[in-house]
Formats: sequence, C-alpha cells, structure tokens
Amino acid sequence: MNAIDRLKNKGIKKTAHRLMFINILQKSAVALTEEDIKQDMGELYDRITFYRTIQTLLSAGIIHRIVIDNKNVKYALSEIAFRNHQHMHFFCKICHTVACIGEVPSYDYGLPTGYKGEEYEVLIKGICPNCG
Amino acid sequence: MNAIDRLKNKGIKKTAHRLMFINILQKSAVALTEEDIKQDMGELYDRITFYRTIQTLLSAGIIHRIVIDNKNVKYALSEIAFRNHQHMHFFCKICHTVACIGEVPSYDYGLPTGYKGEEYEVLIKGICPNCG
DNA sequence: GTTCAAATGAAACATTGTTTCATTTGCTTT
DNA sequence: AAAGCAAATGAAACAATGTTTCATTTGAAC
Repeated sequence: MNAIDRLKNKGIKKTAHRLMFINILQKSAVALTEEDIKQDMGELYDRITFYRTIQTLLSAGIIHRIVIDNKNVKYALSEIAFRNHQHMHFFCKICHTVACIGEVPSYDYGLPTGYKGEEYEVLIKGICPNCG
Repeated sequence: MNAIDRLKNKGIKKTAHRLMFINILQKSAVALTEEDIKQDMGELYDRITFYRTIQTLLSAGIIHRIVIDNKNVKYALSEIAFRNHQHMHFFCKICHTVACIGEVPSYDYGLPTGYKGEEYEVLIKGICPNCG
C-alpha cells in the first residue's frame, strides 16, 4: 500500500511531511531511528512537526515504535511492525539493526494461573549475519 | 545480600544515597520507576546525584534497567533482574506492574542461519491477577 | 474558487540529560 | 583518632528533548 492510501484509509490529511515520513519507512528494509528519518528528510525536516507527525502516525496505527532499550528506539510501518503482532525480533549488538525474523512460536510459555497473556514479544540479542 | 555488601563487593563507596537506592529496591517485590524511588527517598533525593547513582549502579551491575516501552522504564536489583538473564517478564497493561514469571523456555526459536543469538528476552503483556 | 477545520512552524516554556567545579565525604594510612 | 587523598556530592549552568500556544498556511469538501 502506498503512502497516500495509508493516510486516506485512516481519514487523516495527506501532508508533505507525513507522506515523506511514510515513504522513508517504506523504502527501508529495517526499522529506523528518528535520526535516520530526519537525515533522509533533509530540509523538509522540522522539529515540532516531526514530533507531531510521529504522534499522529502512531495513534493512527500507521507506524509502530520499537523500543529495544533506552538508547535504541526505532520506527517501522505497521505491516512490518517488529514488536507486537507476535513477531520475533533480532537486535544486533554491533550494528544495532533491528530485523523481523518471523513469528513467535505458539507453544506453552507457562504463564502462572491468574495471568492473562495478550501479546507475546520475543527479542533476541546477538550478532547479525553482516557483523558476524 | 544487604546493600552494604553489594557495594563492597564491587569496590565502590557506600554513600547514603546509594544505600538508600539499593534498600528501596530490596524492599520491593516488583521493579520500580525513577518516580517510585524518588518518592521513597524523600528529602535525601537530589536530581543530579540520583542521575549519577543510576549510572554507577548500572555499570557496576548492581541494578538493571528494564525498558518495556518509552513510557515504562523500571529498575530492579540484578538478582531479580527482569529482562536479561533468560527470564520471562509480565507487564500488566492496567497497573503497569512488571513481574518476573520464570525462566525463558530453552527450545528452538528458529533463528535463521547466520544469526548468533546471545540473549533471549520474552515479554508478555496482558492483565495481571490483581487487575483481572 | 470559497470556506473551514486541520496542520504548520515560530516562539516560548517544561522536563530531562549532562558537564563543570568548589565543597564535602568515605576510606586508607599512619 | 587524625591526616590525607581520591571519590562523591550538589549547585550552577548548559544541552537536548518534549510540549503548548498561537498566528499563518494548507488540504479537502462543497
């Protein structure tokens, strides 16, 4: 789905800033940091608009925020959302790339009685093929 | 192990601020936010010292930072570290409590060829017994 | 094209992260 | 116990990030 349709689907206005934001994520195979996206935007980047664009796209469900730890926060389009949606994710300790590596195996995780599990996230940290 | 021994073990000075920080975590069954700890500290709290205490205790390995998402960051003593060390963790969507719920099952997670997994983290989000 | 609600971007303010440095504290040696 | 020294503290100040306000501009519906 293209950027225009993504916005139209959610009934929010298609502005230059939002379209560029989505297009940058669309072109990337991996999740991107704010800095990555900012760089790609060049002079269209504006700090306040950027801040609000993230909020808008997040609450519209068009993008997802992926928090590995307090120093590694990334964004991805919801289709290829790395955390949530029962996907497993791999974080490379060297290049800090986040990759989706398939579905969370659905088997018994042994949740104690009383707990109601709704989302299962598996994050594997290690060395990716490029760095290994 | 008590707070004094924890510091002595790592060869760092036992100061009032550090001892109080560790004791607060020690008394808690769940991981705590900065705000939680700050509240417990009362007037001994100091913003800059607190910031540095966290850095010191983290790099000494006495405490661990647990990042659920960008709005939920918690701290726990390393023994009961919730993420890392192959523990599974449960995050309650209602009360935002983080609880350790046992070991990560060691079975084949199906890591694609080329990837070298070193740490496996499982985070289950849902409703805890208190809120369910 | 006109209209109106929504988005923008400038300014300003709030919060959090971090460094600098003079003072104090904890720990070692005597 | 006292002295000496390196480390920790806390005040000040600065940097980076998060957020609101408001006048202006833009997108989309008519």
